[in-house]
Amino acid sequence: MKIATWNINSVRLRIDIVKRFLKKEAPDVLCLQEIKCRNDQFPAKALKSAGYEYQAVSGQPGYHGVAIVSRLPLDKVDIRNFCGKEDCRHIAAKVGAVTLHNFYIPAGGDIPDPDKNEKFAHKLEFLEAVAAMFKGAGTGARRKQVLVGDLNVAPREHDVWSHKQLLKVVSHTPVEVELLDAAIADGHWIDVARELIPEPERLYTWWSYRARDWRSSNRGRRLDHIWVSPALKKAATANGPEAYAIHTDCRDWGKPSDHVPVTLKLDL
DNA sequence: ATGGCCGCCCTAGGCGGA
Repeated sequence: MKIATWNINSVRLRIDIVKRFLKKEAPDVLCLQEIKCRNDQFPAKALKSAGYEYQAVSGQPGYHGVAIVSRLPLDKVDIRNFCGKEDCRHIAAKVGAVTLHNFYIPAGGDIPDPDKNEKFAHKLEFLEAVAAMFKGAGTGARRKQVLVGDLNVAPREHDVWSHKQLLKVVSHTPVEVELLDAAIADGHWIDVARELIPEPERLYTWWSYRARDWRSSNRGRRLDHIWVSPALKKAATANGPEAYAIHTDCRDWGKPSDHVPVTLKLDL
């Protein structure tokens, strides 16, 4: 089973490059974040005619929003709210034997201080809630679970273009990294990218729109993640690093998202 | 040198992104 995750930054605006990606990479399942539309505005027909007949969408006007589209049937669609907000940041579904959680974690604003910036406080609270959700009963047993999405944290030194310069920049601050690591540890998750491609190799999935030339300046961050439960570790890693891919070429496709898609082949 | 940008929405500047 091939799984893809992509923060698309408006699925309506970018439906053509979504179709191009699906044709090129042919994932079985695609998890989208920041669809930025209501459920009734989601390009369901276009995706269906591209072969992705099964769809689960949690959208709202303008902001955030997540979706799962699949060539295989989706079962047990589950939409959860976090931090007392109905802001469309999670959707889960079962694909075959695999339960797939798709997250869009809050970006957190500019100031990395929860007392001065309520967006940052929200982000920290959200990360704690994700850890709590999977603690113990979650991935500890034999359950085949995958967690993907734009987690808005680049945890490792080589997940950012400059560890030193980003230590006080939201997405790479120690407090966020600690909470993300706690979520991984509590849920017994495996961060597949780093399992297959250890540091010091640099891995980025996002490049700012503000760079004149994103490729030459290459000030990226690894914000998009694929985690698997222990029951899927072998399926994710048995075929080596080729199973995992960051599709950097998509950053240059017409009117690109600032995130690129990431894929993982599970050998089930 | 992080900001030189982007997309959304009660179409225009404010908000959110990261």
